[in-house]
Amino acid sequence: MTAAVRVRFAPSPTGWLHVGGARTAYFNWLFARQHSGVFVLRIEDTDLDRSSAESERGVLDDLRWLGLEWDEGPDRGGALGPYRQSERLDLYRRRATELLQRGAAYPCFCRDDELEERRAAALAAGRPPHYDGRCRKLTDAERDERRREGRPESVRFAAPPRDQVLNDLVRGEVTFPSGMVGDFILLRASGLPTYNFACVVDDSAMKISHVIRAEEHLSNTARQLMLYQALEEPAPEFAHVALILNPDRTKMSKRGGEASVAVGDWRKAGYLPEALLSYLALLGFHPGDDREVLSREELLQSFTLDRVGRSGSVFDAAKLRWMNAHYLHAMSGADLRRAGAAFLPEAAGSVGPDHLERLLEAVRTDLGTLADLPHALEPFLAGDVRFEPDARALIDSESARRVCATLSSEIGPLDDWRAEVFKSAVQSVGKRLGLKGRDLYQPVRIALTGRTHGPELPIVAELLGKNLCATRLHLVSS
RNA sequence: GGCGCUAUCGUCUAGGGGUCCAGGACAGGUGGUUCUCAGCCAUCAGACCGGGGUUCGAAUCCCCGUAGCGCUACCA
Repeated sequence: MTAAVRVRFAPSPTGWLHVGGARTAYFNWLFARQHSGVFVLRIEDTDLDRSSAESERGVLDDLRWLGLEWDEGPDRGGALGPYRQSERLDLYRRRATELLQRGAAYPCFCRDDELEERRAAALAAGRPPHYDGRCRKLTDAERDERRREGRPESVRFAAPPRDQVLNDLVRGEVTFPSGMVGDFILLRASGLPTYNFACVVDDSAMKISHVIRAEEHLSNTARQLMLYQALEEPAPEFAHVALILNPDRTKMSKRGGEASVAVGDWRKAGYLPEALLSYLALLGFHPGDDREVLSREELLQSFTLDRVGRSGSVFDAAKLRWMNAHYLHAMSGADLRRAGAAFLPEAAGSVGPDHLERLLEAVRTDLGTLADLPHALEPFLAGDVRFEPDARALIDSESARRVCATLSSEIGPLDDWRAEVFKSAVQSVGKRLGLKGRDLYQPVRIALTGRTHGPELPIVAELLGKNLCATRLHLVSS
């Protein structure tokens, strides 16, 4: 039988959740759910300077907002915790000691400035800027001497001269020639582990079966493979997903792109979590048919790692917006009211929930994001209406006055109108006034909405029936 | 510099030797929806990085270039 599937998402809390991270988390989540596996959330906070509790909260918040629940994590525990690397320091120390005793690692006493200098020299001489290994062959006496000198002491891995072959689930067989990696640090002088070491120790301690992560870690995998061997632990399967790119095709970051990299920014801008996730999933994954939008349920059906692309993808904010609008346009009034609660204008509170929901359904096709709500709703809520210049001019026109005056006088009997009835009524008004086409409809639209465009006719008819637009019409016709 | 990964319309991508004078989506153009914006519908335009092979036949396989990116940290 195949071993239990356990995957993890391992963000470092050094900022907010990146859209690339969100996609990685989503792929992991999908994979876990598909295989009835466990989705672990692990916080990689070994870089004390850059990590913060606030960032961790932010990342967790964003993940929750996206609806990517994890089964084990810092906030909910689990059998193989703790799930914060800063709380697992003993474990790293223990594993490092093991390696030290076995001769697979050695203490290193080189100082930062010395390393920097030698690295620069190596580069200048056209050699790989790897550690030169000078502390590797130190005798015990020499080590003690350096300790007496008070030099910083770190633990360095003695990289074996062996090729590493990775069978990546998305990229296929990848070979890393020996000599590509130098002896790298396992434990810093501060006692804190470095990424590659902590990652391997944790992934094996947490019994991770599949590591699904971004491609930037592909080369790191060579180091990690060595570590698994040295630690005598089985290596998990790996799947490296291509990066999300700026328009200039560099790795997506704050600099270099106009689109935001932070999930929280999209949230604040009125994007729906399901829209963001749908967009992100199809950035790199293709279902194999012509579907262009896949819900979480559909993805659960069709997602597979072998249909994840190998080349990077440029993040296209326009398409995300389209995706968001696509979801918005299909939402029920009730769902819109819930999702858009934070964006609703104050005046929406005075309308009553049922009515508000109908209004929301009426204007939903006007929405690109939830942030468009106030503007879309404005004409239907009490208060001043600001007419756009074009609208103003039309309202002031003679034909507008005539149409509106006539319609306004007929508001009473409009009670049960539906769309078709409304249309024919407007037409009959037009006929009576000798107006048609643009001359007729433009004034009507503007009268009803205060803008040069408005909601769908059906709801307008309903609203007219409720006299909701009476004031507006009156305002215009008087 | 070294190593690795990648390379189809502006963007996301389909394509895994012939069914491809390359399909879909976003963005763009045009038209329709009794006017306009949005929406919706229709429609147009738009690509196989270059060069060599292999093959009767290559976007698809191989090699070499080139380009981009990633890693090469006591960042992750």
